[in-house]
Amino acid sequence: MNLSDLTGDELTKVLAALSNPHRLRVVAAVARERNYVSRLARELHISRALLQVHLRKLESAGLVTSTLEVSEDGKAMKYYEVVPFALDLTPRSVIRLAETITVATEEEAGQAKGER
Amino acid sequence: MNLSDLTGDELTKVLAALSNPHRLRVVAAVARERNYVSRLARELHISRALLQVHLRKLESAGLVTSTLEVSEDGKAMKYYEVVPFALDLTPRSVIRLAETITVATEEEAGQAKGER
DNA sequence: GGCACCTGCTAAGATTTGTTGGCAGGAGCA
DNA sequence: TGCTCCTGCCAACAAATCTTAGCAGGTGCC
Repeated sequence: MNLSDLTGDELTKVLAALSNPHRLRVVAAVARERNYVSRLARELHISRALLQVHLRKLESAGLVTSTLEVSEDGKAMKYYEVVPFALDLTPRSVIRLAETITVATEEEAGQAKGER
Repeated sequence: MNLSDLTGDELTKVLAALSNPHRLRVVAAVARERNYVSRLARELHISRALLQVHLRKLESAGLVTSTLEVSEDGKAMKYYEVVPFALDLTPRSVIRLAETITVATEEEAGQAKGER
């Protein structure tokens, strides 16, 4: 995942996903090694319910992916792994991305700065 | 401002500051040219009160700086400009930064999983 | 004085996020 | 059957964020 693949809206989503201590640690943990929910929760010392919420947010931002697998002993395990990403944030890239923000920006797109 | 200058806690603050459409546009606008509050609010079509809140957040995250200046005609103007930053976010850098997160992490550093 | 700029503040409401606890289902194993 | 492990979901509360409206102050100019 690269900055040039993203729209401004997607970027805010990705940044929001990363702007939380828990989620940052989750990404780090999953980046070290793929892991399943219950074990990850144990290693990070947080509740499973909480972890799932954070994982869902990370996944919907596209930072991690999940695979439901069945272990040898028949247990269902949901494995998460990190999506390789390289986000190079600079004033320059922000300028470019800000142009693609659609939230509450449509009006001024129509006028650009002309009338008023 | 560089990733290697930041702790994990500071990073979450910076990312939180950037993970908002308004603030992303503010950073972009200020990166194009330094500007003062009222004019910036007009150009972005948002209220001054709202803009000030966002600017304060960006400044406390270290992404912009402000200077109170007095124009030729004696008006006080608060100019904002962007702080050059280069944040290269990758799974690798996240792993490193996650280790420096202190929020609600002290306990487990002390116990690791022992008592409680 | 009245108007047009500039700045700052705060209170209050609406909305979103974070977190917990509980309940459900399924599989294997003694 | 009972215990342990895995998964998922939902209700509900607490806490943080976002946004607006309104107040205050200052300057210069007609």
